[in-house]
Amino acid sequence: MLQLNFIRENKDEVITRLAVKNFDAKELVGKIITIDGDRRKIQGELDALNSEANTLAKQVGDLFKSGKQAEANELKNKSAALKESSKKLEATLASTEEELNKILVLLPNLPSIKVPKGKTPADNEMMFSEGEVPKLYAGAQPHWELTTQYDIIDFELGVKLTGAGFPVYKGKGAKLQRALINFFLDNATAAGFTEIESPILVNEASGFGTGQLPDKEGQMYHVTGDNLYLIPTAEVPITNIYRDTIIKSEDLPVKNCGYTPCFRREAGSYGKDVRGLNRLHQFDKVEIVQIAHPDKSYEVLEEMRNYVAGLLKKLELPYRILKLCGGDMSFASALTYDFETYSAAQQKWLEVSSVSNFENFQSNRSKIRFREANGKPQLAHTLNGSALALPRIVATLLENNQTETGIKIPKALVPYTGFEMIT
RNA sequence: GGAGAGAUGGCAGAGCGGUUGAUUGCACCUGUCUUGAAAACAGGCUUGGGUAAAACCAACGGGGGUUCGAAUCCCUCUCUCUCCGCCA
Repeated sequence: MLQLNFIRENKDEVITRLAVKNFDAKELVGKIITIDGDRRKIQGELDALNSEANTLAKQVGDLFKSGKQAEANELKNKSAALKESSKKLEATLASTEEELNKILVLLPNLPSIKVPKGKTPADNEMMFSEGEVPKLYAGAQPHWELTTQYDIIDFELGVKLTGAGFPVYKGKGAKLQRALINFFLDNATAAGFTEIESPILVNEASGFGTGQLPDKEGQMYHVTGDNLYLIPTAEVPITNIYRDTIIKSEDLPVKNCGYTPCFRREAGSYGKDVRGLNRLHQFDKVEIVQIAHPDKSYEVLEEMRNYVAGLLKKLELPYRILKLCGGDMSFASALTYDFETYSAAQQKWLEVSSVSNFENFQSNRSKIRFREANGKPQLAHTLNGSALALPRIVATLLENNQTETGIKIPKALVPYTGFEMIT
């Protein structure tokens, strides 16, 4: 959520910058400014009225104390009249504020000035790429064949237990999952992130805080009996830890990480993109989250970007980094880097991580603030990134490392798997 | 699932209808003292709206009500804790 003051004072900038996200904000911004003007006018009137009523009430009290009943009663009537009009104003104010908030949450975050214009993923800016695309032998197969061949992931069994998109990992497949999770967590904690194990069900306030609710309600699994949501990413609980808190400035940046399963309904997905591990309803992910001083958040973003790149390098996977264009960015993000690894058998790039700076868009919703020495509280910047999401890493790992005699495990992972080959 | 208790500032904890946005303690900040620190003393220290700055307004878990006046009384919702039951 953008800050009201900022919109009021930078109306044209808001409109121009949102145009980079292909969002036409002209009408909404105009409405916001009009309604906000109304709101402030009403608030002013109400304040004046309340002030008068407060004075009156005090006088009545004093009169009663000094035994002047008659005069007190007279003032009482006056006060009752005031009350009626203040009640009306209060109701108007409440509906005005509601209307304002409804529109305010419709505005996406401003893209950073570094964000390239563009409409589709084709317009994303290639930043960096590293690693060789492997040459596979003649009989090489996509991962959904390999998983069956080596009996390490059973998609059919998942359908039996739950439904499509809930695979069952078996044997070395299950061990590989556990190895990757531990590998990612160990790396993150070595890089200074504090490991968090959080709930994977969250309440409505948390969903709102990070921006999943109200607009993306349909993407989360909703437990209606208790009105809780299964998290689509650990970003939700780990960021919401700081909802409604004022952090001491010396505690910034806050660096947390966590492994959780993630749940996504992926309504509307279909076709070959969802084949195998490419798109699941439940998957494992290690997430890194930072809460940073506004002046430092872009340095922090670069730090996180380098960190994720380091992981892919250790796993010996060919990858590239894209700076997302305005049209491909998420609603809440100000700047996003996507990491993609090359899946040799599918012959395409798969997104395995997304690292974003949300500036104060999330913190304004969730009131995550910090205070500098003797200063007023101000909004902090929030950032997060996948480090990493498992399924597509597993997919490229299996495909790229397949040989005629089995699948090779990258060196860095062997201490975690305990085996060098899947055979 | 049953019974009871409670929700107040960073924390602890008063307050039970009238200058209480809130006593006090701890923590924290500033000053005096000290070579420095500690101690002691003095002062400061919730958040939001509003303003050039003030004034002013709002908020004592959320919502509603009673009253001239509510943190204080009533209703309702949510959450937490204790005991019992069940149980990884």
